[in-house]
Amino acid sequence: MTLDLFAQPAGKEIIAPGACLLRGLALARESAIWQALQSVIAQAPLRHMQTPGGLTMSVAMSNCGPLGWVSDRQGYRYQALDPLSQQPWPAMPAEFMALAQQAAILAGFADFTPDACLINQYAVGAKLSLHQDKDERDQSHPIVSVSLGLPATFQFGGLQRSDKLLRTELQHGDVVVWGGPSRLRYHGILPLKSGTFSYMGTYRYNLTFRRAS
DNA sequence: CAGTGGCC
DNA sequence: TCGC
Repeated sequence: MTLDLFAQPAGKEIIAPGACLLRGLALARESAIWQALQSVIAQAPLRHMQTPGGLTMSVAMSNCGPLGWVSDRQGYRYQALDPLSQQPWPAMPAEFMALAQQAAILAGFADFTPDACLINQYAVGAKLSLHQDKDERDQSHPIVSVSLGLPATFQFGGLQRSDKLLRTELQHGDVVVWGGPSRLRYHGILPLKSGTFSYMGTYRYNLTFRRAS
């Protein structure tokens, strides 16, 4: 037993150097975040993107902010226009920005101003295989990941795909932040389990904030 | 069944 | 090759 555990603010779990889990941080802004999310996906519908290999991702995705992450047969990239509409992605809601910046500060990353928010919708069975977030120009900025709706098992590994994985259940309102020496850690989400419900419906939503450019 | 390697 |  160590005193370090008690040196952290309540609800903050250090999971690796530069990485932490802020349990329930989004709950205080739940209503505003949920409303803003509905508005964004009404303007830029969730869609199943293709991988460069031509397969369809099980997670439905959209974006808000100046840049959006897209995948198709040409590869992964950030772009200013929604390929479905050829219009800019919806603006980043102020409530999204405030939550992302609060989480980054609590995690020890000052001056985080995301220019991209990837929205992932997981139905039962949807998953995201182990991967690294490495499409961003400047990897000195952290990743801020907000969980809403149904719970899911998060895998958090090392800098090599074969490294041992931490597995933890992410609940509605939890926020994970990773940056610095953990910025390129592999991570993923196991297939969403059935049998659970929330007032947000039978989905898990994930908001992933990045500084892409 | 979780983890690993390899796919072209 | 963020899937199988």
